[in-house]
Amino acid sequence: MEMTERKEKILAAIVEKYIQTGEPVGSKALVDSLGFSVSSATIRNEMADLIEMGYLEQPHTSAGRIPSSQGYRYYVENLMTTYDMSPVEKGIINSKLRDSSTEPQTVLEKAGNILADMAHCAAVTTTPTDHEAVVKRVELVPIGTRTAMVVMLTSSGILKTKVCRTDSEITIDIAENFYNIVKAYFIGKPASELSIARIQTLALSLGEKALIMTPLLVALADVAKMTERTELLLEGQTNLLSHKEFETNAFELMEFLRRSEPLNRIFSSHSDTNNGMPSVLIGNENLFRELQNSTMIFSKYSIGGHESGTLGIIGPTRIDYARLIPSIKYLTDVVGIILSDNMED
Amino acid sequence: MEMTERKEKILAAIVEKYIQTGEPVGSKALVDSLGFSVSSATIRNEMADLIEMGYLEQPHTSAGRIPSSQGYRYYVENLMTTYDMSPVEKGIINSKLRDSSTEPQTVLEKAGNILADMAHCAAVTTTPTDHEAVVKRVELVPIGTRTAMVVMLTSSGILKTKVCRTDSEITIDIAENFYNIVKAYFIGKPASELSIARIQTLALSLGEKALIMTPLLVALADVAKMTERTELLLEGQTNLLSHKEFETNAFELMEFLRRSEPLNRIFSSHSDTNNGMPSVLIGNENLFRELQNSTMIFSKYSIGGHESGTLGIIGPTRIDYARLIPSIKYLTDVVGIILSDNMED
DNA sequence: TTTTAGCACTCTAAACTTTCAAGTGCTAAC
DNA sequence: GTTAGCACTTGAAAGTTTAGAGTGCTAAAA
Repeated sequence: MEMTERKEKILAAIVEKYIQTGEPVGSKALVDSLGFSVSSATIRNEMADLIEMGYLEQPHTSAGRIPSSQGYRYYVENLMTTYDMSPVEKGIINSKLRDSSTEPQTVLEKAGNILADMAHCAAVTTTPTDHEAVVKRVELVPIGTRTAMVVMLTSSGILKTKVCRTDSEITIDIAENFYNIVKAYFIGKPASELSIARIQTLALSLGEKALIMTPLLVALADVAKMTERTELLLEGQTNLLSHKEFETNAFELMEFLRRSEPLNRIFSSHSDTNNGMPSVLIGNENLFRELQNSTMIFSKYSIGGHESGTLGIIGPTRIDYARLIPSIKYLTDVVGIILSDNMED
Repeated sequence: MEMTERKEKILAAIVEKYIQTGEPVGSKALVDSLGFSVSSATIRNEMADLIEMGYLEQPHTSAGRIPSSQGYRYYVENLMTTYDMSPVEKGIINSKLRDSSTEPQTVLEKAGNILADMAHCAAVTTTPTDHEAVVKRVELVPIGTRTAMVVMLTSSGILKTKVCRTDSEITIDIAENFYNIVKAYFIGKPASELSIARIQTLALSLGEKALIMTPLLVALADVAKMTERTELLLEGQTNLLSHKEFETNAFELMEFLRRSEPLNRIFSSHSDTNNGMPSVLIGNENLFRELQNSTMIFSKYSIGGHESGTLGIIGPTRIDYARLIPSIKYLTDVVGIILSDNMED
């Protein structure tokens, strides 16, 4: 069976009506509320075809139809007319994001909040990572006589700190020694080279200084690892409770979202596949059981031209695709720009 | 009507049984499972008295009895025999908390997680604050030619950083100027003196240098504010979903917990009232409507002898008081010790 | 060939009824 | 003061009824 223009119109109308009301859509209602010039019986025949084609589902024989995952997919790819945010809305969002601290964490948290509010969904963001990043700068800041803070900046603008405590005083001599080691072995190299194993072999060659240097180098390795790790920020989880499709399994879904590896896995397997447009995973297109009746929409933001992190939402499949897809696109763009600005030296 | 020993025994038995099963407790069940040497009719008479005295409630005439808030209160204060954690459990918790980073945030997050798991409730912790703290040390760490990180350490061991960007190069001269201002006006003073207003008046006296110094001083004010602000960390929120008493209003409760001021208000109005023992607020003893069918148990941890922050749980009134009150006490003590260790110079 | 009116049929949600068991309160005897 | 006994209350669970929405099919109309 092939798609006709009329079938498309009907499918689009059903998807939009269902997204709006949350109730299965009947043939009569379609004829009434939309300007179809055919009778309900005709619509019914077409709907029967659309079911056969896999685009619609019927909760039970005497109910209206709802879109299947495939139906939403067809709608998103072929039928939907997207709604951009108004310039006013864009302006509000822009200033909200810019007036906060320029810390990536803070910007992302705010962006997540905006998204969650806008979509009445959970929003998830990941902190920037760049696997090609190298160590750009390291500082040792004295805090007390035996306490110091190690600061590391990477070429992709990520800045991390860690406090470290030693058993004896950190003299200028020790600090110089530390800087020499850093300069000789780590500046300009990827942070991943700063492993604990590497530190251990290095410590062996330090002789009597090893004892006091070790805590500093361990802290250095820790902070290096921190620059590499992607953190996952979750906002608006409670919004999920207000959707009746999650009435029974809200708990399961929320627990799933807490575990960050699955989400990271999803995000990294969808890098840059859509030439900059958000990725959309609808219902059973999701591979994880816990997400089978959810939709994820997410997009990557770029810092200095490199894809660095992700920003998206998780909600029911019945979600306002036409409005949210462009919004997410806009937000990732803005976040990318803000974080890139940030990086300039 | 006055309390008798037998009434106390019955009340205690009802509270414990109800905490255990979650079902209203009937007179027959009490006689059967506990070794009472009287008949169910007698128990019924006593239970009727306990209702009149306000310690029990009856969901409906044909059901058993459940404790009222007042009943739980009497139990907690007069009847309960507390269960300390075993040395093994204590050891496990201790090492879990110590092996993590010594950052207060991390320790508290971990403690919150442990508590939430242990109680199957939401756990809430607040970061340390000390209103008598003064600025102990300030550093300006170069990050780029026009970027620097302001680091502030307070006398109570709180360390905060903030990145700041200027329009022109941060020369050694500028840095020296910055340190001079800090030393002259702020070291040894409370962080609260570092307000934006103060910075503005100060900037006026700087003449031509004001332009480049201002961003640095603003960042300094920001970081000062950060050392003062109490942050609230929430863990195990999703646990609340698994309690049937929150079936209908889990959303409301979770939204309430996100707003941090009410919680802060509660915590600060219960400072050190119990000479070091956890505070317990049961059901309608809570002033906020959203908490009327919840219980909060929380306790203060001390850093260097000063009460600094709070650590507690929020759950249904039907909660294992006998086990959780000592556990919370233990956790706050350990957290206090770890964070105090941390502070030593 | 496509569309439509008509109608019997299906199914669910909501309202109502029935049944069952748990538990009570009261009375009269111990 | 305590207890056995019993009628009574109540809600949860299971079953029944009803109303309404919506369908699928057929046969006639376009």
